[in-house]
Amino acid sequence: MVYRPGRVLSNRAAVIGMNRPTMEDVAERAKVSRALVSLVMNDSPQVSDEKRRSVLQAARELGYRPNLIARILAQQRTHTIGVLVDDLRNPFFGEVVDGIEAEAADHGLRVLILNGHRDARREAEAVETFLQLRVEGMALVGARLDDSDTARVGLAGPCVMVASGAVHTGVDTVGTDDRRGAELAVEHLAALGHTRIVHLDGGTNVSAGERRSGYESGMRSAGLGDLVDIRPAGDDEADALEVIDELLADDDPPTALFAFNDLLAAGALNRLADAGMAVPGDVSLVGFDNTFISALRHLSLTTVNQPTLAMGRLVVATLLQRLSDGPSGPIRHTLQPELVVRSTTGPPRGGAILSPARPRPR
Amino acid sequence: MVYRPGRVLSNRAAVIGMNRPTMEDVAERAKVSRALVSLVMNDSPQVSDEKRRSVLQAARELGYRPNLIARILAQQRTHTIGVLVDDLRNPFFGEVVDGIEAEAADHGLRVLILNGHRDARREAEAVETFLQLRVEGMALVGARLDDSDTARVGLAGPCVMVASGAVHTGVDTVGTDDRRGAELAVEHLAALGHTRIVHLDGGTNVSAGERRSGYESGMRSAGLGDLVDIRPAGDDEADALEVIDELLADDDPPTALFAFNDLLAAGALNRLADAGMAVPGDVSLVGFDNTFISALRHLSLTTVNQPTLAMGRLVVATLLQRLSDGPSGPIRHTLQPELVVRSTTGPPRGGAILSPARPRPR
DNA sequence: GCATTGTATTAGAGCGCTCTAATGGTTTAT
DNA sequence: ATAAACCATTAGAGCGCTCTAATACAATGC
Repeated sequence: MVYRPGRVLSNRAAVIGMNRPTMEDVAERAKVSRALVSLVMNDSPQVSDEKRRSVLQAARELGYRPNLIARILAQQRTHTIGVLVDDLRNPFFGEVVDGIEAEAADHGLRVLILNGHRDARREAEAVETFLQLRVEGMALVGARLDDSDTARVGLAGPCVMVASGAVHTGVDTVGTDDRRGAELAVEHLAALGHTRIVHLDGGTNVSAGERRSGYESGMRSAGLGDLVDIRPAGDDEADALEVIDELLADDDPPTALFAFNDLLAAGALNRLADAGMAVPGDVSLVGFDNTFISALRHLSLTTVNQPTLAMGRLVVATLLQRLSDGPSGPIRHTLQPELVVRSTTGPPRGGAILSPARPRPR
Repeated sequence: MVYRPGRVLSNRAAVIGMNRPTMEDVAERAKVSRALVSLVMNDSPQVSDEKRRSVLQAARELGYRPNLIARILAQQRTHTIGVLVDDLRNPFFGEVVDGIEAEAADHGLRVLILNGHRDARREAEAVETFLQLRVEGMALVGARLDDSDTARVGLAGPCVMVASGAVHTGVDTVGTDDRRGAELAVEHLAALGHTRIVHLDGGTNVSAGERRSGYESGMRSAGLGDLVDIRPAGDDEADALEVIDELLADDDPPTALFAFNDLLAAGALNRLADAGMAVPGDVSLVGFDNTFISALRHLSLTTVNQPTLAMGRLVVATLLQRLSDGPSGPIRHTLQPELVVRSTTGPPRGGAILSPARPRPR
């Protein structure tokens, strides 16, 4: 039960947990074989009550704790899936992970989480760690791997990526229809009468491409194709600062902003407030993800909802399907987004809801 | 490189990564011994360039990837610390974990994260998993374990808890002085002239006790001991709803609230807004943690800052110290909190800053 | 009585790696 | 020339567990 002072820091077999009583020790104390101890530890029904009791007692007395590492090596199964999270500070990812863990628990799978820190290199390392740990499947939640890394992962084993649209064929995907979500946002703004709608682009984030092209197609459908205006921003609050400043300095500043995600939108809201701009009076703003942040009354951000919990569960379901079906064409699950209209969107100054202005060529 | 269709789902040796080329395979192909391959994989300097090259090539050709599980079992070292996070959706924890990972990386340690889901039972399970995985140390970030679980963990090996104040002597702690933080909040409100200051209590959260007693001592120091009023709430946004309703229905509603954390404060802000209460006009509000949420201009929540990054790094440093020193008296690191005054606090209606009202006995 | 079935237990190989000690080969010192 | 020292390489035990096949023993059938 207690870790042993003297041995700490000895070169080998030093640290916590290693160098503890083993099955052998328990077997010896209970005067049975190691195999029997193993059976007891695995709740085998074919053990007599008497032996079971004495084994359990011996285990308790010694403070025995099974060594998962040894067990995994012996049974060649980890019963574990690895979840790579792009950014632990973005609540959106936390919600997806909640879904993943719920479904994993239902199937007796352990979930190990590694943090990607919004950095492609570190994410590639994390993936490598999962692979070396022999997880049975991997979920990439928001990972921004480049194509070659993605390909490597896909080849290495079951891997589900949270993403939508065109992704490397080697990995399965579960995602919200980002393109459609972006279209919903633009349609909403266009219907309110906005024409000068700028997209704050998500940069290297996996979902950035789809949302960008959804924005573009939304603009075109609204007859605003000539006004497409995409500004590189990012996916974090801090990433909004520069772009907003730049936009406000514009000769013809936008009347509406469609931000890559809620965090970026929140950052934009901050900066707009600093600049004394009224939202939605002077400028309307739409986010993406419908995190709890957007629901805060004082932000009350219009945003696009993603069914995070369902996505998380579906990720694991997909992983399991892949595990049982073996390699084949990529599986693609696309869930539907929903526009959540709150208080950061309204008609443009002077614009009317019922008579949307015709696109002014710049 | 590719996982093998035929074997997937076979009972044994089935899944991703297991059943892959081993060191033996590489050795055979490179026509050297397994031991030599091991040396190459570990960058040993005592390998001739020629052999090294041929081993690396063989490994590449086979798509060899070292099996971390086997390696760990053999060297009896995991080089891994386990981090138990109470709630992945609370950005505060994400920030602490960032600090932990930064320091861990500096010392060549892997960080494995498990999610506690704000549930004592699940957290105890997670701890057990870490122990069975033989992590070299554990960091409990916000874990709400009961005393007996905490004791078990402490006995099992190096364990640092993010917490302050009286904690089981078996575990080391790193934390912000929660009590002092709470006092700062109360002092600030009292100085503004508030007397009817209610504390929204954090429930089972580890830090709840200290913040509660800090509130109490703060009230007493301000001569407001008779007005101490603690309401059970929680640590999540949603936990604020009921309490706020209850408080607003009070004959003598408070003019100031000190919430357990920012999330709870944000929830309170929501509910107050719903009820048409002005903040800080009708009621002042202070949070805790200084998460990025509190900094959003539209909330602009007065709160108590915790040096999250420093805490995270210190957690790992403490773990390493414990690892090298062996068991001894508990290590306690307490960092200083700071009050961050923003826009949710102001003088009470009719109250003056310069002449704080005398405490009215209820 | 002995073969048969069934149940509880155990021996022992094996999982993929690391690490110590031994080996063989070359160079240097004497 | 022989011993000593050094270097690259390898044999083989061991990490703590699981799992198959073998074994012991009791109960059953004829």
